[in-house]
Amino acid sequence: MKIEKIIEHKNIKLTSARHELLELFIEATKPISFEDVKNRLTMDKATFYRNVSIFEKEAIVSSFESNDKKRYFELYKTPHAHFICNTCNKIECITDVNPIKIPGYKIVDMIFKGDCKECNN
Amino acid sequence: MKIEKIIEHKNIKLTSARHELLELFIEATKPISFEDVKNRLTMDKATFYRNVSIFEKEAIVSSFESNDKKRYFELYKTPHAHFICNTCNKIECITDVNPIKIPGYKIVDMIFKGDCKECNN
DNA sequence: TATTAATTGCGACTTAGTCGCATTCAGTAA
DNA sequence: TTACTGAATGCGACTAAGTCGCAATTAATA
Repeated sequence: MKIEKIIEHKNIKLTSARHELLELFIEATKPISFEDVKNRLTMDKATFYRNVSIFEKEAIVSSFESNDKKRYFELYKTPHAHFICNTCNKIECITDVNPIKIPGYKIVDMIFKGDCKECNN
Repeated sequence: MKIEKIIEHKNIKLTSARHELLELFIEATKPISFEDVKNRLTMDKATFYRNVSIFEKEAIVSSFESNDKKRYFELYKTPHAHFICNTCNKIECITDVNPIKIPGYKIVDMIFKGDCKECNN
């Protein structure tokens, strides 16, 4: 996936901070938090949060809150669910679940919580 | 629902703080956060969090994290799902949805996010 | 290359939640 | 009813995620 392609037609500058961030998001196989980012990049907290907030407004990333009081971000792809393990806090993307429908409501995200394969013993 | 009944056989003292808390939980029709509690009771933050943590360990309450970075607690009843509105942050209990099954995983909670009836326009 | 609005990094701040400690209290036993 | 004791409370200090204002820097355009 090309970074220039992602930014294209979105009304934002491609700064080096954004480039680094998008690289990370593209490589990532799971949603990532600021903690994950700061372990791999030198980037100010405020810069991270301002950018992911802009990315979210531009529908480049989506986010959700996990068990650990942290916000997790990932590239906005086709809608899919997430599983969060109550024991080890691991997050997994779940793609093979049918979307739930509730009349009158618009559901855009589903989060399942419980115990993952490893912790379910 | 009797408070004494809830505490029965659980290895905890029935203090006045716990009594007040349980009254609130019994009356509540939705999950509540510490902010809700402190608007109605005079109770120290630490006391609240320590008690709900114990309640959770004793399977008296269950909890989840919402969009607003706050933890919400409710009496542990039969498992049910929650809907969180991305626009107005309202939380609703959803009881009429079939539990999702994923092989190998034990799912104990489901959270749906999106727009509620009022905000879905 | 010069210009300028947008972006960055920094520090100060806010707020949810945790922890240690001295005081108080619920439950038991006399 | 009272005395005892381990558990619970309230307080203050702390941690960590996330926000905000501001001065310095930088990407994109002309």
